[in-house]
Amino acid sequence: MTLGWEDIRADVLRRIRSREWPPGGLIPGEETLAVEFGVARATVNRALTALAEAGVIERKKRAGTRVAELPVRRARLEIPVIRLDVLGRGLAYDFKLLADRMAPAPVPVTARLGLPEATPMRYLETLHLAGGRPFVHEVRWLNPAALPTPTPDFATTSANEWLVTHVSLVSGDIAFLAEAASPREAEVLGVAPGAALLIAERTTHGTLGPITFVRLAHAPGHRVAMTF
Amino acid sequence: MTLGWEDIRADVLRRIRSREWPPGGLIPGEETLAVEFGVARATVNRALTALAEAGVIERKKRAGTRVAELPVRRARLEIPVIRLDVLGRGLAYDFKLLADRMAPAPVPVTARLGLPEATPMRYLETLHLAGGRPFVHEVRWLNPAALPTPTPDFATTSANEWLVTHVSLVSGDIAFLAEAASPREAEVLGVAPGAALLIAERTTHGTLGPITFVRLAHAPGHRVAMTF
DNA sequence: ACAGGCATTATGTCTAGACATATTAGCCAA
DNA sequence: TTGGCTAATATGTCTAGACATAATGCCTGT
Repeated sequence: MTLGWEDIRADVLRRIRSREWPPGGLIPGEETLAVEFGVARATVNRALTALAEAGVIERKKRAGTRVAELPVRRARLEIPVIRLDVLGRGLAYDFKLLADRMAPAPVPVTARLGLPEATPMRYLETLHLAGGRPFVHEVRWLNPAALPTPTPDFATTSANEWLVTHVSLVSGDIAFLAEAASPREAEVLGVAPGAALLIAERTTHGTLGPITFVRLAHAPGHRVAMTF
Repeated sequence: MTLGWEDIRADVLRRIRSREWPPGGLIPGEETLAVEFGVARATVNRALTALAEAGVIERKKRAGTRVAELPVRRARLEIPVIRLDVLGRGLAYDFKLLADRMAPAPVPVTARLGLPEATPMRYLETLHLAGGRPFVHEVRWLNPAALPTPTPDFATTSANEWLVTHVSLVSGDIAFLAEAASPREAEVLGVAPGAALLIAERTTHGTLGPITFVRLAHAPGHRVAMTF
């Protein structure tokens, strides 16, 4: 019965939960634990590294390892490709490209991307359909300067899917908020104006600079679910 | 100039982005890469393990490592403790306990937690305040059977903070959605009935069974932000 | 043609030892 | 007291080699 790193992780976690090692307290060093468990230090290191990534402990060289004061609960969201999201619900997917033109980007967009005001950007407006019914209304501003050429015809390939496979996405952020449906959104999604919509706003940056700003307005009833 | 595992990870990622190794394609085995980079196989393994965790590649024993078809973008949400969230915005935090009683839980709650219908649970209703203004309206159902005794006085300690430090939280899920404010929510949050509210619903399970169901109704304008 | 079993192979994990690096505590001098 | 240097120390990473495990695909017998 030899222990693996997952056993070590489980046992350390158990001792933390049981308050044998209280929040904020130091836990024994890797060498000590290695002897205690009868494994190599590298194995203990693997276990503690995993716990640190999970936010349960905090590790610093020389200072040792201590139990996190308020164990931050992290949830992971796998940002779905809308087409696969729809197909995963057992519905037929389709989309309509409502607009595709160059236009000076409005201030909220340029500000978030860190671009000069009124930078000319490519404006894409798309309605995603699930089973023939409106699913998500997407408004996207693309920075042509940060894209490899040539860009494809977004009437056949969705911009999102082309981006994830062709552009080096380095970092970004996503925010969820609730807003009353604007007249335009109400019309396109087929809901009453003022209906509560779940909005996702996403900005993405790549190696060549800011890439895109997307605003997704979801049809009523949509839930974004994450597990932890 | 000896290479570390992060260098290997970066170079492998570069080759994937450049389509030298296309989506769905097999990449060379660890042994091969180790020779090519002039490092030990364990170092290559460390790099590839990290890329697999990030969703860029998929690894299977015997079958080898292949580039993910659609690189899933994962965002991490650090679920905030409301008090710290408020303080982090530079506002004074306070809360009012609006209700604390035992009651048979409604069906949507018991169903989500996997408990029998109308299980008696502890019902807590809390209004969180930021700078004196309503911030979040919290409705919580607690399963007393899954809690260590004694439970503290939730009028002084927030249930959320007591739970994260005293209960073995094993797993859970969180969902975001948008809903029109109910009359009760409108009254408590001081907004117009029907206003669009961002709702977070969370269920948590522990070693002793289902623990809690929480519904958070955020004041208008609230954003839940995540980075990736 | 087909099912079952087995050898092959790539990844997963572990060991023991080594060196690298960050950080702290203590010491000494201004 | 304060500032800065230094030595000690815990974690971070790497190596070379070994065995474990899970799939694959071939091989064989029916």
